[in-house]
Amino acid sequence: MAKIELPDGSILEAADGTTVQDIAERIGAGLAKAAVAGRVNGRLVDLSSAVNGRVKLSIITDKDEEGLEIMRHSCAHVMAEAICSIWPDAKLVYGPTVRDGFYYDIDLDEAIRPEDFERIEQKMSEIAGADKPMERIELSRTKALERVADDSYKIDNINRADGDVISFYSHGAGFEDLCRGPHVPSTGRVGNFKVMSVAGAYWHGDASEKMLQRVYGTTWRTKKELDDYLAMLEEAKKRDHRVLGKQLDLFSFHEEGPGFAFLHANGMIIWNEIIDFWRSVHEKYGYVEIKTPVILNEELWHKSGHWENYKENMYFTNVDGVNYAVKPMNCPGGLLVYKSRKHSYREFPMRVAELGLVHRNEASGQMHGLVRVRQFTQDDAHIFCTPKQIESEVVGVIELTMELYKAFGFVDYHIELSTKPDKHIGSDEIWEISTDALAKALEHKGIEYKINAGDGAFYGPKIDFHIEDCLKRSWQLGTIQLDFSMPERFELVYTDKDNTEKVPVMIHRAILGSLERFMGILIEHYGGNMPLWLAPEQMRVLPISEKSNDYARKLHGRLKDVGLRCGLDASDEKIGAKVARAHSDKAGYMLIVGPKEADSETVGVRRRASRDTKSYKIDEFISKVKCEIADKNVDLSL
RNA sequence: GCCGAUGUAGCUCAAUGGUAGAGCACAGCUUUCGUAAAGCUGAGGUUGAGGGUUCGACUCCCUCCAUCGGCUCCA
Repeated sequence: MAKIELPDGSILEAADGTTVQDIAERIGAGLAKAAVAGRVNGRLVDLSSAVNGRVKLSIITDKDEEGLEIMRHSCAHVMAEAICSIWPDAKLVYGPTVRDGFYYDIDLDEAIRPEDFERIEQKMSEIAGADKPMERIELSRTKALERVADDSYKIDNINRADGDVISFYSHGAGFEDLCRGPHVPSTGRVGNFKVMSVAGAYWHGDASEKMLQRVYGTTWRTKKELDDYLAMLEEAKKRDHRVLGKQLDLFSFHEEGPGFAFLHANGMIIWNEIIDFWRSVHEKYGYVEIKTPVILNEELWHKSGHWENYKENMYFTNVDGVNYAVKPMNCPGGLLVYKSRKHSYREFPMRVAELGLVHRNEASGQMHGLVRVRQFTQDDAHIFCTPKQIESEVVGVIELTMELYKAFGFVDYHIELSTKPDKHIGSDEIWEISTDALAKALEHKGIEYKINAGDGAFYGPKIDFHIEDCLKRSWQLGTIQLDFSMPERFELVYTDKDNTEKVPVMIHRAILGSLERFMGILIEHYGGNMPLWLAPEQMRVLPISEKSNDYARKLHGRLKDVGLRCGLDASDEKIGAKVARAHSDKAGYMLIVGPKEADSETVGVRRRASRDTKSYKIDEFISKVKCEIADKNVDLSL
């Protein structure tokens, strides 16, 4: 007799071998209908699986996160069957769920094209419509290997799987795939799906392996959820910084310099505001600022280890028979500055910042608007300190990072600790000490983080701050890297208390990371509606008609005189058109003036993204927006 | 770099082998208007570049460049 404990604590008795489906039916017909799988003692299982002995059981429905994921995984199988029925030569490799959907990696010589998606979807609808049972077959490892003997991908998957029992799932006759499961009970339960895209993907994510075709799909519980998801993607596209950069005249890219951003006048306003603020915060945190050359003798890069570890990403040039490299990082230059005179422990910690322009020759196909470019400005700094000061310095950088991010309105980010990569300099012992130091600093601040094994810089481990763009792609902004090797290579020293020369520890850090990337993410974060302190056009004066142009010019001049970024639309358009244009240009405030305002020395103020207008005395409005700018308010007030 | 797609006016997009077009933006004129786009006229193009097929190519083929979606790599 099975004793089944349900989530509410009640116990249900049933004969051993009763299926999860049977139990769901005993609990209620509605639940049984909604059920997609069960959780037995914490493990997800099919509805058809049997329950024995004393167990804890909960029924998973498609309303549960896990239920949705199971549905998506099953949908991947249905898509796989559809693809195999259209292209019998297709070999299935691996088909997991991802955020908002799933994909299936397929080995097939003929390219699957977007035009084929409809055909695939039709076939999927047929399979779903047939509502074929998805049945689990369990075999021993040996038997399983025999069953897939002519499929090298499946053999590989079995060899990578744990345990002695290998499972397959079939959809009625004609389709079977190696899979851990669980799955929905039948192909009719895979939701409202759509084939989204196809792209190449290396087998095992290894660039030296064969490139497979990865077909992406999505599926949702209801048609409405699918439509909402597709609408959300459309909305996200409007927030794309590449789209907004064009629309708001912030920056451009040109074939003459792929990966090199051209910042326009509007973009430069945002850029300069970011930097002004950045400088003020760094001053508060005890930093000084330097600037080092963009091109330096190639020898320097041999010494730093960049030649050996980073050459593929570097630009080189030759002047008068001398080889030079364009800097991909600022550290070697910073080290030369350090070496330009003697240093004492009394100076430590020395926090030396540099807004350094670096070039990295990224392979084509990796560029992405402002967030992945070949030339960018790092808000870099190198902190020289004693080993004892490491933890407090790292803590200080973390605090500085949080303060800066917060001012820009970023609260959603995640942190990773990256450890020793294959390509590296320095001994294992040094790597261990420095990795521990970073971990300790994070733990000291009570910060959650994820370990990113093998992803450190070649000279040391690092803490990275990551943030997502409008399409939920994650990008690294800030980084804190500990480095014991570079100071040694460059024979950096300081005179310690005991009058001996010692090698300092160096911390590389960037907070915004790349100013270009940061700006891109910032634009998307605000959908182009920048907070007033960053907005290229903080306000625009809109005269009702030409009759009010004089007053409008007077007001415009006054606002510019007090240092506000104010535009003027004295065009021949009607006021409605001027308002519409100001909205699409994302001016912060619209200042509407007609005869009424001219007579009373006032201004009708309308906030971006709002339909209300309020009347203000001019001075009153000025002091209000001045406060808003000084406070770096994220939302426009009124 | 790899797989696939795309490239037409400043921008967004039409034109399926037979004279390259629209909306917005731009210029001129009309209009002088009270809160999300007034009207007329005009200008604007070696259709990403180069080669090929053809009587004829935006359209078909090849090479290259750039961009987009992924993979790999990375701030």
